[in-house]
Parts: sequence; C-alpha cells; structure tokens
Amino acid sequence: MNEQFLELPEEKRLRILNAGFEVFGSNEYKRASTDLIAAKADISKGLLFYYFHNKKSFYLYLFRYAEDLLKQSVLDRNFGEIHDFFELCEYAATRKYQMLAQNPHMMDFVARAFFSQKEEVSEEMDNRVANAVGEIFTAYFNEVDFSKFKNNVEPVEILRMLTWIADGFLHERQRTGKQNNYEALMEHYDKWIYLLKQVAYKEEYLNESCN
Amino acid sequence: MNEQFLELPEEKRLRILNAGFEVFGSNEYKRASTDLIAAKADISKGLLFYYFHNKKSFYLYLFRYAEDLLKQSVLDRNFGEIHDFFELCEYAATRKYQMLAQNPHMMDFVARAFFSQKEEVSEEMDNRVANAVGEIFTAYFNEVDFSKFKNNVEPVEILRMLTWIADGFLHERQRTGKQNNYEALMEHYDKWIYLLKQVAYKEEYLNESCN
DNA sequence: AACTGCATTGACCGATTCGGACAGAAGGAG
DNA sequence: CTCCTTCTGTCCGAATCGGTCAATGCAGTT
Repeated sequence: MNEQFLELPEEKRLRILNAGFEVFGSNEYKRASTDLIAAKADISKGLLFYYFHNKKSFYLYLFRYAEDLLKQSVLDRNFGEIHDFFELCEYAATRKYQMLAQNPHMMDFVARAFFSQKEEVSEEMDNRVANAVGEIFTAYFNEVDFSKFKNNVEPVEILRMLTWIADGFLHERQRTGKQNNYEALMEHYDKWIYLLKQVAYKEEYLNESCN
Repeated sequence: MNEQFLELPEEKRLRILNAGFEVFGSNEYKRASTDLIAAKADISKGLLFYYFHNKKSFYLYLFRYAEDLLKQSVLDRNFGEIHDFFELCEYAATRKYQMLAQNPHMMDFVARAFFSQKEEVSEEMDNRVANAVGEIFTAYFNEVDFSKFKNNVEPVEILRMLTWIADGFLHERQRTGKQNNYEALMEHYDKWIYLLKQVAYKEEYLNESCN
C-alpha cells in the first residue's frame, strides 16, 4: 500500500474503502473487478493501482481494516458489569446489530471473506480468521450469574437459540426487501427474551424488572 | 430441449441434472460455466449442447424439474390428519430436511434461483417463483387445534422461531464442516419443541405424550 | 466388408472481461 | 514558464465463456 493513501481526505478514503467492501462483499474475489471498484469510488482505475500496488494488497488492506474495526467495537468493557444473562444478551445484540446497520457492506465483506475457501487469497486469510473468532467468546459471559438457570437448562443452548432466531428474523426481512430491519429486530428481541426466560430461569427469578 | 434427453438411461440423465444443480447451485448464472457442468457430468460440452440448445434452456429445464419434485414432495396429504401443532411442525421438518439431505445440490440450486435478481434469466423466473411459494403455507395448518395455545402467544410466531432455530443450527454445522447434520438436527428438534411448548401451551396440555 | 445413421467428442472461434501498465493530462507551487 | 505530484483513460496479453462443427466411434443392416 502507498502511504499517501492515509493522507487522503477522509471522505475520499472512505469512499474507496466502502467501494471495496461493497464490490468484494457482493462478488467473489476473482469476479470483484477493480474496474467496478474504481467506478463506485468515483476514481480512475489508475489511481486505485497508484495507492494499492495490486488487487490482492487492496483486498488484504480491507480485511485488516475491518478486523480492527470489529475488534474495537466488540471489546468495549461494559459487558463486564452486566451480571444477568439475558441483559447481557440484549446488550451484545444491540451492539452487534448497530454495527451491522452502520456498515452493511463491511459485514458483507467479512461474511464473504469468512467463507472464501480455495481462492487465491485464502492462504493469507486462514490464519487471521481463526484467531479473530476465538478471542471473543471466552471472556464475554464470565461475570454472568448462571445460578438463575434451571438445572436442566444449558445457558449456551439458550444463547444459540436466541442468536439463530435473531439472525433468521433479519435474514427473512432482508430477503423480502423490508426496511428498518434493525429497529424491528430489537423490538422483537425483548419478546424472545421474555419467552426464553420463562423456560430457562428458576421461578424465583422470573419477576425481575425487564425495563 | 432435445426430446432424446428423456430417453437416456436414468443414471446418465441424473448425472447431467445433478451436475447442473451443483454448478448452478454454487455459482451465479453467468459464472456457472457449461464447461464445468459437462466435466462434472462426465460428458463433452458438445453433448450438453446437443441435448439443450443453449445454457438458458438447460437452466430453465432444471428449474421446472426441481419445482415439480418439490411440489410432489410437499403436497402429500398426511399433514391433514395431524391436529397437534408441534407434532405437525416436527412432521414437516422431518420431510423438509429429508429432502435436503437427499438433494443437497438441488436445494442449493433452488435457493440461488430464489435470490437471483437482475440476472439474465430472472425475467422468466419471477413469475414462477411467486406462485410456488404462496401455494403451500395456506393449507398446511388448517386442521390444527390452536385452542391449546395460551391467549397471549401467537402460534405463527412460535413456528417462525422454530424454523429459524433449525435453519441456524443447520447453517452453523455446515459452516463448520460437520457431518450427519440432518440426523443431529432432528435429535435437537424434540428438545426445542419441548422448550417452546412450555411457553406456548396452556398448562393442561403440557403433559401430553411426546413419544 | 462396406455402408448408414446417429450419439459423442474436443478443438476451435469470436466476444467479453480482467489485472495491470503506462503515457500523459491536470493542476498547484514557485 | 518549470517542476512535481496526483490522477486519468487507453491499451494489452491472458483467461474465460457460450456455442459451433468437422471428425470420430460404433451399432445395426445388407
């Protein structure tokens, strides 16, 4: 990468990055053409290759950029102060879907990068991906009071159900071209939490405030 | 389509169809190359174009073929005799995922055909898709006794949650390269039904046999 | 053996697309 | 005007694709 790229006015820099996220996010690597990226960024292809020596180095720059942004967004420390399982779920979901709402193309890019196997970039990717995933989930639920759960209910199972429901909800709305999907999601989220809390928590914990 | 295609020995005919499902199922239309289809079917490209005059007509033949198979599979009439909501859910899921297990490539193809917008085939597709979807869900839950539900619980919400959980489960296992995904799914399915029944049904219906 | 008719092959073609190179325009600073 | 950096648009060789077609193989008939 040409260092001068970092000196660019932010508006232009983001235009280029977002064009990359969009095109790499909706096409596989080989078919994501630099022509299209340059067009979406409203610059010439020559300039794109002036800042990034070749296609692959641009792609890898985008990946590291997204990686940083994601880490930075996930690893705020507020979650350490939340002790109720469902409260923490809701907090995490809020943050996750806020980010999705703000950077749709970036998340497309990340999702695709995740699943790109056997492509020309994958060699360099595989290591990075493996790391980025594991780091997160270990610490997250450390401060939660699991004694509220019934003995025969596995908290992690409830978490997975909740995640799948939210993702399914979102996926269906996107498929049918709906709007305001993230707002709608968080509206439903409380309801799902309420239902799952019924079956997961011991009775004496069911009446806690859920604002 | 060349009528002689139908006269082919079944093994060869299915080889060609499955190659088409696989390649169209994992690439978008333009990038799904007839070279690759012919190679996977173990025939020459010339022969493929001998049976199907061009790429598009082959694609459309595959779509109609899949459409027929799906309808035929969904519209058996057993579901009319099931009156318990969760029993019917499980029955439908079993059939759905049996089909998925047997025809993975075909379902990839269908899924992709669903989402292909603005591609060269889409004009011919849009009508067919719209029809195929609506026909199914209206009749399905007609014979179910909804009086078992608590008043503040919406059956359709429970169904959606169940569907999303199952799809999420399956997607995660496929993503992580697991095996025997459909068997594992149906093992978990009972557990999810049990949990959701707790919150959905009135108390007097909770002790029914669930074999 | 020779002929016939059809299934099947694979080399080939023109069109398109792509990554990348490069000559030079544009434009500000002195 | 000159110099320098930024930026453009065109061009090229390589690869890929849908589709064609002359040639081949091969079963059946005479």
